[in-house]
Amino acid sequence: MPVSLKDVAAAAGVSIKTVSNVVNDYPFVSAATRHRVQAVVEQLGYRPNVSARRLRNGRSGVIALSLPELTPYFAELAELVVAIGERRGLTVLIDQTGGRRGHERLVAAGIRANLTDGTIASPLSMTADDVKRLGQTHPIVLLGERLSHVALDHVAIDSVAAASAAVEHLADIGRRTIAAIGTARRPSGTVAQRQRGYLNALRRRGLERGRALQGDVVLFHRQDGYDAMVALLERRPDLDAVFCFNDLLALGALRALREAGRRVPDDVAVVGFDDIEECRFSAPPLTSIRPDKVAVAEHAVDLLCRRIDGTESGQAQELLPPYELVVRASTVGGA
Amino acid sequence: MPVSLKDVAAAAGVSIKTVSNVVNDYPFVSAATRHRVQAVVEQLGYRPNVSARRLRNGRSGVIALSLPELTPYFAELAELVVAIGERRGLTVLIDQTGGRRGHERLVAAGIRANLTDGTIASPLSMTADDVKRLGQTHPIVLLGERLSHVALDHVAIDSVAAASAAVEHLADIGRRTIAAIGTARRPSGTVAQRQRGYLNALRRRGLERGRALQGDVVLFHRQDGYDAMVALLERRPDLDAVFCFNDLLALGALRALREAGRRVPDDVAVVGFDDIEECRFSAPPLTSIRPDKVAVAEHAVDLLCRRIDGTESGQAQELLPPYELVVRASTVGGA
DNA sequence: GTGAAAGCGCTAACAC
DNA sequence: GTGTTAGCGCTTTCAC
Repeated sequence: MPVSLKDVAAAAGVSIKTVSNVVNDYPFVSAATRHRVQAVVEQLGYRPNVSARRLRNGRSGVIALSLPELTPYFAELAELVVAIGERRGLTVLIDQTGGRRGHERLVAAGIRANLTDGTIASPLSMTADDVKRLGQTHPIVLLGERLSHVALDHVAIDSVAAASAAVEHLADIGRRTIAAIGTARRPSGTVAQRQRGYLNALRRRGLERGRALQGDVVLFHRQDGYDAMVALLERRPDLDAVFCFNDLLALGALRALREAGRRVPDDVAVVGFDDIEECRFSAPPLTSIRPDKVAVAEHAVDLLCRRIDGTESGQAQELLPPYELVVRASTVGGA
Repeated sequence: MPVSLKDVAAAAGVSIKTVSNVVNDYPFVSAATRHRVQAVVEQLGYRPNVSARRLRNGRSGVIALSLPELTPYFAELAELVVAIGERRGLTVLIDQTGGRRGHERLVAAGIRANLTDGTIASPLSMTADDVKRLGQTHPIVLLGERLSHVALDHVAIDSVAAASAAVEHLADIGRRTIAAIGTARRPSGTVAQRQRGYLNALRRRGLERGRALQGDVVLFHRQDGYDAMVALLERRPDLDAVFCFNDLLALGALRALREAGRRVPDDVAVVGFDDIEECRFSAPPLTSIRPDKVAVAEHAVDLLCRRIDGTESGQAQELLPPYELVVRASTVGGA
């Protein structure tokens, strides 16, 4: 049923090679032949077989974007990566790993590695070993702070500085008892960096630091933020600000504050992280750290392309796109 | 660099065929040979080449989930499809089409068709012709109401009935002037069905129907819901309820109502559609139609698998998973 | 039980 | 400019 080069060649009365040349925009083909072949290609609805092409020359024109989940931040990023990839003639397929280590490893290593030309991955649950081994034979660009010590290209904003900026904003507007949501007992990766930034800022400003002000979570979802906020209010009813390690946590916290009858920002100011679209529609709109997502996506695609086409083969690169603090009504009154 | 069957065969001192048999769990291999080969496979880190496998026997074990965008509803659905696919040994790759017709068609037809074994698609911008042609050679299951007339398997909830149920709920709680957000001048697909359900319910209840109560939108995003709500309030300040064709529109509408100083649900009751997670965290929490997403995902994967393995080759099937109305504070006071 | 050889659709050399 | 051929890694007859 599917039509191959051979079919086109037969129908057009030329050789397979000629059809291949036309399809691949090879320059040295006479205009007449080119047109005739193109007509047949069109008519028969020929589509090149990507598997065969890749088997033959090791390129499929497809890259994978491997994400633990399709939460808003990743969804927004994915949209950009897809668009940017497309501009470079690449098809971006999203692999939603669900953070399962086994799956992530196996899939990334196996399926992906020889179906795609490279992978942009946010490795929630891959180990350094997994990634390193895979990176030997398959171009990989890492997203985010996890595994930043592995010798592979990666793109991430400076989470320590960004977290500090968020907390300093809270201090600037006069808050003294600033809690955090998203911490962990044994922090690593992103959590460790944001936690460090949070603590650094408190220290610099001479504000209280302590476990009592830290709301530990397991996941970064709305419900976790809600639960953590409820617990914090119980423990420290005197808190007057919360810095949440991502927006979903903050949105959950907002609901908990609303239900507890605390006014935001009058009683408690809230800052999130990621600046997802939802921030502009919450009640109140959420102040947040906005990573330059376009830059993240562009850098990631760029680095990957360079590795794929061999333009770059030197040391692993680390790119730090900028971020900014977007101030909304969850920290400064008004609309 | 990548290790092939041949390498394993050489290292294990057996033929290629034997390695292939072991890898594919072919039963008639002596235990001794099997163990030896497995050890070498492990040691060399052999991964079967999916491209070659697919080229050879037409199967890759990969299916595509083609979605116009990764909005919350699709993201939640994707998560389920990935999980269900995995349980059946399938890798699900998400193709974010951005609703671009050209892209969607080309990609779905070209790349996907011979990289994957089948496609589950929510065809926002594919034409009936595109889909039909593709469906000739490549198993496809359609999601949602668009293109429901095309002779391909599809899965969608009964949007007409669901929309009616939402509106009747509003009537039941005493609302008389019920607007809609998400309508279109020339409705088709999902919009047409929900619009019909909305109007049917109004007619049955003897309530006002008219263009003045219809908030047209272009997209189904928060901002569109916000804009439409602002316009509706301007036009019909007397409205006491709004049925939004999806939750994002409703969340935008909630913000517009908040800014306009209208209390929800006291002044205006709001109902959404899809029951995304965000509904439970908005202010107030949003009453919504909850499609049985698990059933949608399961049916879609199931239908696709049947087409792929040829278990089913008869007429196109239409499956209508159930839905329910989830009542929250945006329609009935309290928490 | 295991090996040898052919071929899936494509492209890169090389001939014509 | 265009045709011929070999082979990417795999599975699948068919011998052994």
